[in-house]
Amino acid sequence: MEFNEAKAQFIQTWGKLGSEWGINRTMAQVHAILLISPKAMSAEEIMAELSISRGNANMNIRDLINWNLVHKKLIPGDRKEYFTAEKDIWEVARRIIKERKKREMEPVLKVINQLKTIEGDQQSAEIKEFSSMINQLDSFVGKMDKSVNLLLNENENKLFTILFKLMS
Amino acid sequence: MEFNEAKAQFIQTWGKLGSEWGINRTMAQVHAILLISPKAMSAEEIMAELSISRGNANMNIRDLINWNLVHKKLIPGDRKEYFTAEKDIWEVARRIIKERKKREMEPVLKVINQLKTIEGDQQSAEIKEFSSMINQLDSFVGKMDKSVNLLLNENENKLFTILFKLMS
DNA sequence: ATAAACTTTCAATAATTTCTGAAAGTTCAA
DNA sequence: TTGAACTTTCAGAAATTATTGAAAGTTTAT
Repeated sequence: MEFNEAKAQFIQTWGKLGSEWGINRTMAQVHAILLISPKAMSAEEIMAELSISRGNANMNIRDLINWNLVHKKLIPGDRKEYFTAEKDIWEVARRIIKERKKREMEPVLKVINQLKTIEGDQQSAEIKEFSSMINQLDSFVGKMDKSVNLLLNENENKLFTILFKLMS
Repeated sequence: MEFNEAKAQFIQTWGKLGSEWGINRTMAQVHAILLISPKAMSAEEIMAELSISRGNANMNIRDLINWNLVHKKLIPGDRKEYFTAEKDIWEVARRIIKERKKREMEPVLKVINQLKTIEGDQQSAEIKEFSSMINQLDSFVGKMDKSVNLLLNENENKLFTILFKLMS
């Protein structure tokens, strides 16, 4: 396969995967080109590569920076901003997990905790079923939370090590 | 908190979580009401509960059945179809992981494999960077694939057991 | 065969999300 | 200061995704 074709397909696939996981397709595509770029890229270059507008490029780069996947690189003597992506794929995965945990898991945990005590006839089938599901979820999400914490904790990579062994 | 308020908030939260993860909000909400319903529910009841149309209810129930999260239950002497959700939350998680792996991970694996061999000057910075990223991804996705297989394989719950211990 | 009871489909519409591009904002060298 | 070079914002437009509801399809009892 020719390089340009491979590159296009990589960007396309990464974008599709992103959108399937609730991430803006363009944001994922910007991430893709930065992942495979040997140089830091300017907004201009990203706009040209993906045929997107300045506003769109700016917003998606900003989001990637907020996700801690991309950072600005200033080149001395140049007023333009350049951008590079974290290249270690395990680190990329860890940052995505960390961000999604913060944005999504924590709010859900809070709601579940609120829903653990509800008023009403505790013998009614509806309330019994509801409570049972909330308790299951509470336990489940709590365990997930612990696992993810282990995975994310840089000083404690026990889970990581074990996973590696398992995946040998 | 009163039961109806708690129920509404649960449906709302589950729907939001779904949409953040690329799943149709309504599909997630239908799933939510079935998760907490002590009885199998008819399409009519689901429509009423969520104030959605017949067509919408039908399509989302169909999707949930395709995800293997909901199944039809026929009540003898009644022509209507009733629906119930899998209630074990670990089983729910396993089915979602299985389905997403099939739909998303497998196509990505296929693309990555295609991209492993590209033509052109293997010394160029662009091609070196591209190949390096593809190789990292290949290794990463391969390991993920193995982990997920372990997790999903009902006769081999080694990972499961270890995770449980870790999460004690 | 018929018709009532129920389910599915899908074209049109609505809702949501994303994108554009020009204007406003910022920074910096001279 | 000024203005050139660059970045950010955001209202309107475009694209995408989800929903409706009526018609078509199916099943079953008689």
